[in-house]
Amino acid sequence: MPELPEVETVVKTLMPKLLGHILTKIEARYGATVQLLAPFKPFTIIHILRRGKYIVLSGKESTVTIHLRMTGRLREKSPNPKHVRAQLVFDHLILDFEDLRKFGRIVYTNETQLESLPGIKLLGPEPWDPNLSTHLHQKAQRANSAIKTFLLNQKNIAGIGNIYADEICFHAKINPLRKANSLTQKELAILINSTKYILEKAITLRGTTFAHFIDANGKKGNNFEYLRVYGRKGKECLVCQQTLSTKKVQGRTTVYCRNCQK
DNA sequence: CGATAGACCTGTTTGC
DNA sequence: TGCAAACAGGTCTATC
Repeated sequence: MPELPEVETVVKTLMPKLLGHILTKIEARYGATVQLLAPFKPFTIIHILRRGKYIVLSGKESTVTIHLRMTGRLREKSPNPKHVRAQLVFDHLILDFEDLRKFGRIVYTNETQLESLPGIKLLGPEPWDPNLSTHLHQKAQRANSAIKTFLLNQKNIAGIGNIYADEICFHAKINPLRKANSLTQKELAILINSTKYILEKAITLRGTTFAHFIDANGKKGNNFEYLRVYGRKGKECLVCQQTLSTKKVQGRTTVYCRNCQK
């Protein structure tokens, strides 16, 4: 469910709920979901932010990092108690962490430096980082993998997942199966522009709900109807009417237009 | 170092 | 119809 725009939406809906409140306890219902890297101490939430696909709740001496992976959700009073893998107990409410597939993770540490948090330290730049194009240019030259794979690698750029990787390549008119090191400077610049455009639009529309995604208020995202390739395998290209092609890349279904994407 | 397959999970859809 | 395989928004890990 969650790529950058969805996580951004969750973070925005968490802010007014949680800022200034005390996280008193983390209740684990499924062992692997919660990891305490230090003895838990209650703390007041003073910052809430997104980094890549991670949600970061931090206090003066503690941080909770949450990754929703494929099916994670945060909401109050889940109507689906069966899939609640953990609960974040605050002084004024309880947030249920629902996660059908149990891939999601909640990590507590006594670190507060973003750069030292597990999972976050190896992330590449955010799509709006001023150093992004220099960084990606260096990385792309050495990458002998598909452009699709390159975009999904969080060390190259943080936040892109399977939906937006395909949408970005379609918007950029670039074939996702080409090798990343075949991109010209000009094409890379186009790819970066498309990345920002697609993600910004999805953020404005509060994310894409394909099957599971909801924000912290239980609301679905509105970007689904704007998807042009993801989930449209075998249908006609919305630009040239040719049937869209599909291919597995790194185990992920990739949909693209042979005619429009060179 | 970089690339790729498999593992981790459960529920739903597809295909024979 | 019925059952097994394939598939689903993501990352780790092991291995070459």
